[in-house]
Amino acid sequence: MPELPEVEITRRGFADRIAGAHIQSVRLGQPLRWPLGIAPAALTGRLVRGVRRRGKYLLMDLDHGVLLLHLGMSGRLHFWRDLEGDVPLMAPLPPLPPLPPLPLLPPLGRHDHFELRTDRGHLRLTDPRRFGAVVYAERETADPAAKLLHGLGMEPLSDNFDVQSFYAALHQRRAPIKQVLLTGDVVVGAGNIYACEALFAAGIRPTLRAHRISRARAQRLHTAVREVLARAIERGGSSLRDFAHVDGQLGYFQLEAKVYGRAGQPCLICGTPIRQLRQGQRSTFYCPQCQK
DNA sequence: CTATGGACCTGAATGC
DNA sequence: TGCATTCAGGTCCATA
Repeated sequence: MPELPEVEITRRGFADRIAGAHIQSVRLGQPLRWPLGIAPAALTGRLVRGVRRRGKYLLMDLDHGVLLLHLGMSGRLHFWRDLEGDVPLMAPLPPLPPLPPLPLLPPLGRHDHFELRTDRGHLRLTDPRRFGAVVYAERETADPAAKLLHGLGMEPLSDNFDVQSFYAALHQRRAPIKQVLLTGDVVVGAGNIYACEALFAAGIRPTLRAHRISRARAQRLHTAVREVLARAIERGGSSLRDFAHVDGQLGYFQLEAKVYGRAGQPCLICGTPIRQLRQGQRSTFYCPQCQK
């Protein structure tokens, strides 16, 4: 589930709440994709300064060191606000809703693989498939972290994502544009869904080789990537508002995909049936009429 | 260096 | 109903 918008929404849901917290203990479930890289007990007493995002990684800055979190395919984070329990809060910031009665913090479940207990609440990673990861590094430029972060492309919503360098980078790649977007070494953040959606918005065929894309169409794609991701964040933010007092386990925002998952259904623009194909083991959806 | 395919896991949906 | 197969929002790594 987590592409850039979901990761960013997750970050916003707990970053301000956990900032300033002191780690009391760490509990682990089954192994995630990589080992933590530090003895869990060695984290106790450290201060959480804040939480940033880079691509689909969350970077939790500590007073000493940094924790990288990745949600993989099926990961989710929940933040349990009170020491003894309470509903998980993933809603955007204050004002806090009135406190319901306090149930006990539930024990780690079958799919809970990481828990950070702090004096400001408890952060839990639930990840059935365990493609996610939590990795400690002394600094983000030092090894376990640097290795994971160094190849990442531009941040789509930052100013350094400019059309010029985007076009220049695409011009170097012969792979199909969809794959180039997915790889994330040019621009990060668009996963399988948003890559399809952005290409639809830009009117570009996913199979088109990246280096054949003209400057003008690169411009359109640049805009499309930004808009698709930014809109998803906005929408997620608004639907997560009631997410907190419903239930932390319940769905993300409902996605308004124009092509993803719509094989055989009419294109919302021209009515032509949406097609599905396979690119590098992933499903791609596109409109053969609107995307050339 | 780029491009491709396999690997890692579990659970839900589909097919016979 | 039961069991096998396919698919799922990611990305690292080995191989050409």
